[in-house]
Amino acid sequence: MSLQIYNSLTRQKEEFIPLQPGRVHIYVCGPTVYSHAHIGHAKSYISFDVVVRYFRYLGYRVKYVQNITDVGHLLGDADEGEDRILKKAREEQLDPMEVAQMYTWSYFDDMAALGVLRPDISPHASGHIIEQIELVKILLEKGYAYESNGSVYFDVHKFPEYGQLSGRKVEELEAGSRVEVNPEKRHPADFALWKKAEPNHLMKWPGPWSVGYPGWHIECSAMSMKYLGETFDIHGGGLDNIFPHHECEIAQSVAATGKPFARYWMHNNMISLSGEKMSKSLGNVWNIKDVVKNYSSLAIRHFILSSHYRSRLEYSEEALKAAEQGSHRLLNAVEKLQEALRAAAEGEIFSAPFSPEDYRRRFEEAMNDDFNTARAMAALFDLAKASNQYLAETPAPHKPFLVEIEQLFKTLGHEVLGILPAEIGAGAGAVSGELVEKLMILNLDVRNQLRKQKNWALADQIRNELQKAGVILEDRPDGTTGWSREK
RNA sequence: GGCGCCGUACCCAAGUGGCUAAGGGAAAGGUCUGCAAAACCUUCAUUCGGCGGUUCGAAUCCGCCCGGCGCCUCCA
Repeated sequence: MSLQIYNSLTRQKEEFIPLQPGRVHIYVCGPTVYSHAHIGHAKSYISFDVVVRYFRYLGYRVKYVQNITDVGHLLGDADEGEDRILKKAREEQLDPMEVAQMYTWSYFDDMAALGVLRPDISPHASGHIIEQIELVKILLEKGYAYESNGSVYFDVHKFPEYGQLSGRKVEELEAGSRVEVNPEKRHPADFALWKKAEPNHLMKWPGPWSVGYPGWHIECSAMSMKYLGETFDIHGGGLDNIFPHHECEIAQSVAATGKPFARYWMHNNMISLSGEKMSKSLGNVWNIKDVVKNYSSLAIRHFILSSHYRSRLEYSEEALKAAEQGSHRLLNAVEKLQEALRAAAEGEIFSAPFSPEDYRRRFEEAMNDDFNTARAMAALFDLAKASNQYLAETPAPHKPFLVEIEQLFKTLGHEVLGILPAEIGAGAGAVSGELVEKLMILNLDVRNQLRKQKNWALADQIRNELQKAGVILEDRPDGTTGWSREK
């Protein structure tokens, strides 16, 4: 089956056909850098991280752009001219750019800690003021926008398709009581492309209409088209950005170029806490920096990928713990595999008890179905079980067979999902160092002599002390002892 | 008020017309074992919020009801 993607624009799954054969151009809305990223951001960016990884696995050459919003969004269309970064700057007595920069680094750190691969381009809104102004100029020239008292607004009535993505009608929006009346606008649903700065506004740039700053939506149009072309393959982001952000992006971009904008729109669902959306305004937020203190990055990815990206995911300590345990199960399976591999022989006569390729097929089928990572992971767990079973009942396992399985874990588990580390098997010399390896052999040798003398007290003391140092011992039925580092 | 989503075992979570309702965690019993850990085996939803309907057949489609949530303002 070919890759199917649920397109928010058409509200159905569609076969993915790239604009240019073999290439994928993808843009994902990045964070507004005014505070630390939370676990909800992790869901979004890990989801798209896996989307990009899977495209690469399929052999596509991917160009992945994710913006950094460091200009700040308006608090409201008819607000006092204070954006969220500026607000934070006031609160923390910092230059607005210091705030943005500080949280940009923080965001990059958090993503690295979660094993999220870097986008190919991370453009800053503040570094693309010129491009944004140029885009506004075009919209004015084409008659889609109008200037009013130094600000520029997009006229939604000039763009009949407005509302297509979010399923909204302009009349309904205008009838809605939540749209504040702004005397500068012709219609309540019009949105700002350029805002004239109030005297107390610190983040501002000289523009053709006033000293001001760009509207919220224009940056994504300007930067995505600059780096990916006027029409590109995929635009992603959180469900909560469909309206107004993505709706406005489409309007601006299509109006300016006369061409289709993004061809597939992908939206990830939210993380909830006690049934409610996790968001800063509700104050029910778990920062990534705090979650990482208690759970491994593999477990966090495991937790997030165990549900579909378009499903809402309920955050709880219990769920994170379950993910941590599940993560250990996979790691243990691969460790056992690698240990067996070191002792395995090539062998000549061999009939495979199962076909590893079957599991790859299942994995791909799941991923091809709109990136169903939950089902893909089930295939990996089943592979782990099959592998464990084989090793448990086979005294002299067949080396090429084990290599094949190991390769599968590495490709699917590590490279695509990122739920297994690059180097598995902490007990292996590669990770621990030659000296440690030798000391452990000595240690276990002494302990096994104690065990033969039935000196359980001393043998257990060694095991306990090693555990305190983060080394787990495992006495096998055959009398040998294995060891690994605590996960 | 408008648009939309969800309700699957003790917990998390796949599945959206038809073989035995994935997978993980927890729990119970067993094998192994000096003990521990890991692994393996077994058990764990005749049932998918409720009630009707369509169909040879529905967790999956339709209707109503109950419960929860998202967007409509910044939000991943």
